[in-house]
Amino acid sequence: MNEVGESLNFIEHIVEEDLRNGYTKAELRFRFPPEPNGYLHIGHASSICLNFGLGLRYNAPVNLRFDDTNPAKEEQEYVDAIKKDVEWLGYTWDTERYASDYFQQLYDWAVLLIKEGKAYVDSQSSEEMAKQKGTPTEAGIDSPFRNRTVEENLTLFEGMRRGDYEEGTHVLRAKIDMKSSNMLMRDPIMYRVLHKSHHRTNTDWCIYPMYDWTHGESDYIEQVSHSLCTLEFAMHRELYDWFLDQVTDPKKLRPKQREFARRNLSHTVVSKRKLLQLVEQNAVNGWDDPRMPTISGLRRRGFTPESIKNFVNTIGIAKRENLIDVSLLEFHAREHLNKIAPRVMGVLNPLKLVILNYEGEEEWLEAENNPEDETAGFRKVPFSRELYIEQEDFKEEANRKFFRLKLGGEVRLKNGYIIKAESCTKDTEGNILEVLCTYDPKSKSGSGTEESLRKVKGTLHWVSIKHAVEAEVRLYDRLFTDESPDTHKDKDFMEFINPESLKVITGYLEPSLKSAQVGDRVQFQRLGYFCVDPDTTSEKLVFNRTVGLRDVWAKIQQRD
RNA sequence: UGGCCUAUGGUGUAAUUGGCAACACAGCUGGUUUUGGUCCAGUCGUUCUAGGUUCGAGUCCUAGUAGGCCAACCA
Repeated sequence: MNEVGESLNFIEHIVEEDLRNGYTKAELRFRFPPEPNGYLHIGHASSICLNFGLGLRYNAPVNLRFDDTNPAKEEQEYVDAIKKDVEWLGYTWDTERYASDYFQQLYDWAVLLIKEGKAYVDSQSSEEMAKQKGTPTEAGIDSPFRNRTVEENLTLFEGMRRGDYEEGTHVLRAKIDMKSSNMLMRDPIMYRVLHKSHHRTNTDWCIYPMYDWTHGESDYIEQVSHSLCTLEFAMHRELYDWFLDQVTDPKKLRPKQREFARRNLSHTVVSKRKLLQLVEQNAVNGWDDPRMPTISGLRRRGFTPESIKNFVNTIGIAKRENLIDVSLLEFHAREHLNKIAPRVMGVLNPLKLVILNYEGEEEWLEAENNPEDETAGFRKVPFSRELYIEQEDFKEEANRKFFRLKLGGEVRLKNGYIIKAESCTKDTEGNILEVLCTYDPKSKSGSGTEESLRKVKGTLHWVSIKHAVEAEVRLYDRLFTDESPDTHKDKDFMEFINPESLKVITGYLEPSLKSAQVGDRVQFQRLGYFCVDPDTTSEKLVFNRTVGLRDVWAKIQQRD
């Protein structure tokens, strides 16, 4: 960790305290328990890093456990995607588990509870039961079926399991306390009838256990020491403990549930349900759309696992409400990409520039691949009489703050020569068509001549027109215009979708990029970090902009 | 007319468990630079309120205020 002296988050403090109070290190065990009903997002990354980070810290095993108790929503596709994402982040689970592995054990325990008079079959509609449940401020009332005999309950539950009953006719309920101030303790449902095929158990079962009944018992079966979940489960802890009380052997380790606040990221939503809605309503092009805050979306966007983990570690873990600015995530992307991304030149908004006094056909200039990495080496880039520069890099007239090219002014072409703008041509509407300039042949970069050492304020990137490689470039902006789109009581989050979150343009790139492979990450100098999208084919290169460079000039312009 | 949780700079998280409120990001100034990038230096600014305990309170107690969560055969 850090040399200065590490600071622990509150979960780590709890573990340290448990270690002082009798837990042995060998007893420590954690789990990451996703439901396979959607793709993992940046919020899950926090949970993954927390649990697997604890595993690394204490050299303790961490299970990957799929919480697959609801066959109506869960699919193998999601299981595969989740495993891929966890692996991509760089973590290794001890064993791969499924709550469905425990269906028989759970059933046996449920029978035990019935025999002890602690569970009963209720045969009312969900509406009737909801009515009896009361409200947070009013006690509930007992179900008319609450006092069925053990034999009757056993017979009915066995029938439920056999498939004798239709969905919605019977449920198994824990007999706890309809007057509890905790709504979850008012005889919660343990099993419901569901005649649906399960992605792993197929049609073996037609009753499925509910989350509360399943989760703590699964932790107990796996001997998980610390079961960490988000704050909305805090009220479930009492029930988690109640269910555990019914089955635990005091000689075995008893799991402990603790809750932390989920991380909210600005300008997006971090909820599987809402992300699914974006996918289903085609607001984005799938779960791995680079605008999505999913792990797969961030991967496709060009984020590195390191940048995500660094982000997660700096935002930490706590119990209070939070809204983390997405710019912090972008900072970590830049920080890592700055070290590893080769520099290349590409022009996204081309303006033709002609060097009037350039006599040669072409020449190949030496260019440094990465000034942050001495081992990155050099490459050659072609230079010729006609180049593209960015439209924003030329103005006929501009004040002293503008370091770029203006008529009569000089700039250096990166890795090339110092040029001077002499004139420009325009169409009938006044749009600039091309810039005509002259160059100083003695000013070639790296030549060591007096002229080459001259300081000019501006340096522009460029690309030789006849050598340029065309590519589709996808520029992304925030998916939502509001920093917290799903917290408005009077407005749906879909109303805040940014209509300009994706802009597709054609870029003109230096020819070395012809051989770029899917997933390659580069810095287009002075523009940002880009990566090669999987849509790339042998005929067409496709780049995603991961994140732009920090842009002081944009800020200066904004102020004016 | 309930229960549970939370409150530290603009944002996020710390504070050796009662002992000088710190780190990162963002902002602002300046320096270096063949990327208006990177890097370097400097700077701004914080314990929700009111009482109490204490030599000493961000930390403990009481009350208040504000925010979040709790009534799916979802997880």
